[in-house]
Amino acid sequence: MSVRVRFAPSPTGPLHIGGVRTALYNYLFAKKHQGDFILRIEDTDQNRFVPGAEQYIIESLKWMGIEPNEGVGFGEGTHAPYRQSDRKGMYRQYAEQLLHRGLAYYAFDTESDLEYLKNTFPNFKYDAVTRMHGKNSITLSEQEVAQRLAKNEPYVIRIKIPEDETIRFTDEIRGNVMVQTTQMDDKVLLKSDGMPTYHLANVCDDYIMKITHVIRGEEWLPSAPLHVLLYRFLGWEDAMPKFAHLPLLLKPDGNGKLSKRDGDRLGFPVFPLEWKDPVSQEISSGYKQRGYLPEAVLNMLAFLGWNPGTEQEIFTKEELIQAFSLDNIHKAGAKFDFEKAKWFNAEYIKHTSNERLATLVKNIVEEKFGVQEDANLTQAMALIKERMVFINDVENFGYIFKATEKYDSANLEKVNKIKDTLNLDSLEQSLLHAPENASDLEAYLKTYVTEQTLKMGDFMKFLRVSLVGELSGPAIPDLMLLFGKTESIQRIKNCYSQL
RNA sequence: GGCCCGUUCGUCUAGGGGUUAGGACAGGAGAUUUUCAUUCUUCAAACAGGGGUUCGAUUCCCCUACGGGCUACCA
Repeated sequence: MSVRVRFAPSPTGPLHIGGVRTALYNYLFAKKHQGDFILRIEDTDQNRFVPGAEQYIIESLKWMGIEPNEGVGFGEGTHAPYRQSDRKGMYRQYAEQLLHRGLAYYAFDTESDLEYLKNTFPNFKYDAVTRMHGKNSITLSEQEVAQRLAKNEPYVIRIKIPEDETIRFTDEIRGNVMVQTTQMDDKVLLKSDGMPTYHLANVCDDYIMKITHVIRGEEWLPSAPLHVLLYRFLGWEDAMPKFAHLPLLLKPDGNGKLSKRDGDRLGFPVFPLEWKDPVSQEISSGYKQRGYLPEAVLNMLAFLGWNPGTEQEIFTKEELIQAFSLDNIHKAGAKFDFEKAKWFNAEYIKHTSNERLATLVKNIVEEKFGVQEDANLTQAMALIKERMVFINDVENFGYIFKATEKYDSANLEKVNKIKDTLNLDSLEQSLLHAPENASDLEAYLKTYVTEQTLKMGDFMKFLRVSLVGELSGPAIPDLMLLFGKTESIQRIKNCYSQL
């Protein structure tokens, strides 16, 4: 049987990196086994619907390069529709099936009824004991139930949890898990608005869509026994998918699961793309806009909770697919580490071709420093990419794209000494005949220093300040070759004139 | 509170009955680089605690502590 997995977010806001990692693991697992990866949108709660969230999820997956081959936004496959609100009609029959077989029941309890029960029973949960105190089709006469139904009284359908059984299942990451049904409660399956709850919809859809492995966050572990029971009640036990509950992504500081708030509080993005809240208009930063490379984020995320068991850390997506296995997923939650994320990005930038970097950087550079020639931009990348952590760091190298006009006086002071010994005309003549490759040019400059009996340190510092306006930066010969002779000489003259 | 899951350097982790407990990030020191960055070398840094089982436990079992999750007509 071929592997089919799904990523099933609800469109209640932007997808955060915890969700992205869940999607990634599903993707890697599917690709590893030549299976299908499905995107299903779980929008059964209309109250929490956020406009734009679904589109955001789709775009984020695209940017990350973890594209589903079936599902909302990715070409509907054989099991369309993939949005639960569009599947609303099909859930009721399953709830009713359970109803007829005595495995579920109608409950008419109002909000205040429930409130009363909560106050009456300590640690209240709707279960074998307390349901006898509720207004439901177990306590009410058949006639009354029929009447209430006829009057269109609001009701929910609840699962009838067996009184005292042990539910066991095997989690692919945690091993055997068992829970007593006495600890479970009669969860609502179908809400009074006719929508299924997560539990019902999820189980039905996974079954119908022939999902073989449910790979999801650990927050679902407590309700997994309910899902197991649902498969059994629905008669689908043989087709029940395997479960793998992933460790959570935790806040970098303190405790708790990583939340949408943490990013802005701690100064790192928790979202793949920038998100503007449609109500508050509040903007949350995204990895893309902050200058991350998607493959770096992918690599970084893959290692939060999983490890190949070797010492290799930089993995292409293909390598990740080859190496990925549920067996190597850690059980404990992982604190998100911003420093490591930066390191991954810097590594990826260093190993990205100058051509590609140039295209990524082009808009930023041109917006800030004016139009650039592509060839020039590409060449510039070679000089600065090992000094960049983020794509946006290109902003720090404005001197490459635009000559300094007014030099910083403090820096000028540090190279002032050259004024007495340097012959500007001879330097210009010499540079006009300089060789066109870095190592020859370097030797050429050294020879010039010797011939002119200049001090190497003073001369080099002066050249550096002339070229970039600062005392640190890329190698001088590289800069001169990048700028070309005319531009280099012009910068030197300009600087000299301000000494 | 109840239930479930977890616990190896500060962080991400490897390992697994007998190891100098390995790697990476971050941190320290040094080398290279005319500078900065890169790169390289190097240092420091961990098996939560207590009981068992065992010739031997960081590894297996139990308890405690701590952390996390769930406990909605939210997912």
